[in-house]
This record gives sequence, C-alpha cells and structure tokens, in this order.
Amino acid sequence: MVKMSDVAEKANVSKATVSRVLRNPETVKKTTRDKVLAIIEQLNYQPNILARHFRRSETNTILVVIPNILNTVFSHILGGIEHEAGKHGYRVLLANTNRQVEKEYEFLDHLKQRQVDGMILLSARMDKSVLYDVMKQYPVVLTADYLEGIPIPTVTIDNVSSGRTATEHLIKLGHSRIAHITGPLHLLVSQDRLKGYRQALLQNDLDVDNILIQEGDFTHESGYNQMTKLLALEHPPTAVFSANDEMATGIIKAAKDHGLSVPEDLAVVGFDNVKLSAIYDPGITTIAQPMFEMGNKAMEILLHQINGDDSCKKQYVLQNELVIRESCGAKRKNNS
Amino acid sequence: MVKMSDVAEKANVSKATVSRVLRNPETVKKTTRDKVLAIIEQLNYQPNILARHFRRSETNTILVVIPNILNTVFSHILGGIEHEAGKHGYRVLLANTNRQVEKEYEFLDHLKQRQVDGMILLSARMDKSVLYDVMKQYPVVLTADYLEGIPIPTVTIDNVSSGRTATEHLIKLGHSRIAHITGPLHLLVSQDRLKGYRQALLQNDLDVDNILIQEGDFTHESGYNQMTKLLALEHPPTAVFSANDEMATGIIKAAKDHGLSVPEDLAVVGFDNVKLSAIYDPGITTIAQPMFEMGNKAMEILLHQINGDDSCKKQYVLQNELVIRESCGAKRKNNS
DNA sequence: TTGAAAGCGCTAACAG
DNA sequence: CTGTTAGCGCTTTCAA
Repeated sequence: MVKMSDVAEKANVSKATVSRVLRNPETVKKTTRDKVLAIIEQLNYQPNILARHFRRSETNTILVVIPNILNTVFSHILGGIEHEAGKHGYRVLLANTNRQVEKEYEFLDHLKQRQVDGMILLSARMDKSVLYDVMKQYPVVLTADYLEGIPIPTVTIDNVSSGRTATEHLIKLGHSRIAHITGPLHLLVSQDRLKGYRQALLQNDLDVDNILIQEGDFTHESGYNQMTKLLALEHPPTAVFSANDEMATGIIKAAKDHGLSVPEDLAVVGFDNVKLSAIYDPGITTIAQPMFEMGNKAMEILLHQINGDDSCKKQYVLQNELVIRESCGAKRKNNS
Repeated sequence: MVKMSDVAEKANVSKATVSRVLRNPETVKKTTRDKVLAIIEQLNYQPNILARHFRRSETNTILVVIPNILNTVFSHILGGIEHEAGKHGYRVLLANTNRQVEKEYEFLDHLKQRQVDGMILLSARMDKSVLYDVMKQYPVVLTADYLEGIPIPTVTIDNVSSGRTATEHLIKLGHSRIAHITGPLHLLVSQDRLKGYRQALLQNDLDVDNILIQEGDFTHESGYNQMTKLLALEHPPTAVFSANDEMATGIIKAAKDHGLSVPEDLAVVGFDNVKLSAIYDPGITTIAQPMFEMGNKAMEILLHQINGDDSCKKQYVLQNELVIRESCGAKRKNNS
C-alpha cells in the first residue's frame, strides 16, 4: 500500500505538503501542487481514510436509528437522508432497533464513542433525560416521531391537524358515524391522529362514540380485525379514518368480506400515502406525509449541527396534504 | 476523554495489559483483570474505536450496495443482512446507487481503501473484469442478482425454475394462452424468469406466442399498461405470469378496468411474495423468494471471507416456493 | 509557501 | 502473565 511518505519522497516535498494538497490545495503553490498531484496519479496513491478519521476524530458517517427497515414509511425517510448525506460526502450507517429500547442505548454508544459524527432517530423510546444529555453534547435529530418536554431538534408533520383534516373530509362528505382505527397508542403520533379525529368531530357538533375508536398496530391484519368488530355493531360506522394505509387495506378487505362496497357503503381514509395506497383497488384517499423531504430536512439540520451551527436546533413542521382517491367516495360525487 | 493510559496508570499496569483485558481477557490473570475492569468502570473509560480501527486496519463495518432502498425486495434482504451482521458485531453501511454504475465504482473505492471490511452487492452492473479483480482481493458477495462467467460468491434463487413453476401452475389450471410481463430485460433475473416461462410452455406442447410477452419495468404502472395492450389483442390471454408482485397489481387493475374478473376471466401469478401480494384483493399467487434468508446467507458467507476462509466462495441457490392465493383461481377450484 | 517534528490512542511483537 | 517499545499514516502546529 503506497502511503503519503512515498508520494512526498518521490515529489521531493514533505508529507505536510502532500497532506495540504489533499485537504487545502489553495495553500500550496500551483507548480508544487501539480507536481504532487502528478505523482499521486502516477503511484495511484489512495489516502488511508482510517488514519485520517483517527487523526481528525471525525468519520464522515452518520447513524440512522430505525425501528424497522421493512416499514415503507421509514425506508422512504431513509431514502431522503441518504440522498442528502451523499450530496455532502457523508455515509449512512444503519441501525435497526426492531423497536427494542436496549438497542437504542447501544447505538447511542456509537455516537458517544465518536464512531459517527451525528445521529438521526426515527423513533425515540429511550429515557428522555438520557437523550437530553446526549443532544446537548452531540449532533442529534429526531424525525417521524417527537418527544414532549425536551428541546431536541425535530422534523415532523402536524399529526393532530392531519387527523382533523382526514376526519373533516369524511364529515364534509356527509358522514356522521365515523370510526377511527388508531395506531399503537403508546406512540405520540397515534395519540395525535386520534386527537385530531376527536377535534374534528367536536368542532362539527358530532358525538365522539368511544366504541368507534379501536386500537390497531399499523398492520393489515389489525385493520381487518378491528373493522370486523366494528361491522358487528348494532350501528356500524359509515366511514373510517385509519391511522395508516396498510390498516386501511385491511379495513376495506373486511368491508368487502362483509358484503359491503367501498366507498359506497363504507368510506375509508388512510394515512401516509405510501405506494400501496395508490396501487390498491380502490385507490386509498390518504394524508400524504412528505417522507423523502423529512429525511432530507433531518439530514440538513444534522449537518448544520455537525458544522457547529446550533441555530437550527428547532422543531420543524412540514406540510401534509390530503390526497383524494376512490376509497372515500369524493371522486364519485364530483363526477356526478 | 479518558484514555487507555489513564486506566493503566490508575491500575498500576501497562497499557498493554489494559488492551489485553479488552481484547483477550483470558490472557490476563483474573485478579489483574478484575482490577483493570474496576478502574475502567470507575473512570467510565470508552476505548477510542477510531484508533483501534486505524491500528488494526479493520472497521467491523460492511457495505451494502443497493440499487433502490424503496424496493421492498431489497429492504427485506437488507433486513436479513442487518440481522446477521448485528449478531456478529458488524455494522452495516448503506450505499444507494439509484441504479447508476458510476455509483457502484465509487463505492468500490470504499472497499479498496479498506474503509469497510467487505461488501454485499444487491446488483452488479459494473464491468465484470473490474469486479473480478476486486473479488480476488477483497471479501465480496453478490445476492439478488448474479453474473455469468466469473466465480463471484452468489446467493440467489433459481429464477429459471421459478418462472417454470409459475407458468406450469397456470398450465395445470387449464390455461393455454398465457402471457408473461417481464421485468427489465437487461437484468439476468428477468431473462431467467422469461426463460422458465418459455420452457414451461414448450414442455407442455404449447406455442410461445411472442405477442404475449411484454417487457415491463417492475412498476404497477408498467403492469397496467402492458396488460391493457394485451387485452386489446384479438386473442387476449386468459392468464398472465408477472415477473413481480407490483406489476401483478397493475395487471389485475387493468383487467378490472376492462370489465374482467380475476381470477374468473384472467388468472394472475406474481413473483416475490412481498407483503403487497398478501394484502392485495384478490390475494396474489406468487413465487416466494426467501429474501430475509438471502440476506442472512450473504452476510454469513461474507463473514467467512473476512475471517480468511475462502472455501465458501461458491454459488448458493436457495429454495423458492409457490404460494397459492386467489389471483390464479386454484383455490376456487379446490373448493368446488 | 514549505518543512520538521510531535503526536492522535491503540495494538502487537518481543522480551522478561 | 506482564511490561517495554515501536510504530500504524495522517494532520497540524510552529518555525523558517
């Protein structure tokens, strides 16, 4: 392996000069620089990045802590992170927690040991005070999730208002008996979407019937099961707001199996706008989360922090959008 | 930052002993070891991993080169890799190529510069001879894709036999006019699935009608468009084998929009067995690729190579499986 | 604009 | 079983 001293020797300069040519070319006289560059080319010299990382104690690598790579929402955010990171010469290390808190702590050590320059969390179950201590000392951004009470930089959408938008859309379509199948209620985003649902009903003088609120776990199966329960009620709902798109497919399946048509007999609105919602038949009306942009923005903020600019340590709320497809029945109405 | 010499001093031993306690505890007398461990605890010493990587010129990190993270097949394989890597203390660096060859070459440099201990490719578009040179010197595994002519370790399924299985299944159900919507034909896997399709027809004395073979690009939209074309034929097919599940949803959609029912008027078989195929209505009969296992196996082989065992540098073919759901019409027949 | 020199913190011979 | 010693290859003062 050819090293810097080999280049230096052959070019009749010092190691220091070679180093400068590589990292601060403008501080070296052009003729010297060209000479060194030529030798580097000739010897096919590749700097030892490990030595550089060690010496500079920085890695050009950031860590992304993800609860589950198989979840399309997370992989889209990851795509956004990767894109932005790549543009700036940063590498992305994957850290799959499988929703285990212990794993989160483990990966925190990576950051503390300076094995990475910063960290983006896609879920934060760890102790708030621990995270708070970390974020004071190291670059950290949270996205897709958020925490109350600690000022950690966050990139999210407004899940309360999104939940309200989804529900109001169904109300405007004339529904008054609207169910909500929530995500896991230990997640703040699920609580928020539920909160938005409640607000929409109340603001439109509709009763909140707790029997119409069922907790799901974001899977197709839970959507199917909870909807089946709802359809067994004496007064079943005529519309459902589902906390994500996958559950919405389960809801629609349950309705069909019960002999109902969507949207004629049951209107459905989902959440996320993953590809599934566009592909499914009927197309699922949904709240679009700007997943790619969330990743991008999170990475952008992290880079600012890494570069010592802490002015970006704020809460960022990105715009969500209602995407109307067939499952809610609005299109049909518009056509007639 | 407390360092090894601090621990050594406080414990009245040499740095070497501290290092041994950390990396080869069994070579240190128990009492000494316990003393050192206690001091480490007390000082909350964290070894500088960057220094270790530099010194040992190894990183405990492997690189996964992925054409597109958003593709569920790839993210499942990634999941398998991550799982196996985690078990052995290896970290996974993500490298998204967005299908650009230049990116592949770029990431190859990572490996050559020893920034990572090994590399798993989920697609290999680069020049074979380049890859061949690399694989002779560095640990590399290819999965989900393969290359002809060079002996690079590979983990795949047999796409020819899978294509045959899928097509034969449709033949057994009584179909004789079977179409195939392929993946992008510059990919060997697409060519192989097509080859299997052809073999199945020929072996069953059915004509291969080229008009029934249309090239798609693995998206829902291409499935929809190509199926629409096929349905406009004078003698449209009564069954279709789709090279992946997402296109199968487009095919089904096109059939419905054309007033046909699936599977009654058109039988459909997909490929991959991603969650979508189970969720979709109708459920899509498909060839299951053991995605997680592929990732696992690939990582396992890579670890062997990293540890200097080259006996594993072989081609591994994993088992695929036909998963029967509603879209092919077999279930109905069984019931009647 | 360039060079000399001093490490960064750890590991691994080697010797005892 | 433990200590001494000599770096790994690079960056960065400091001085010229």
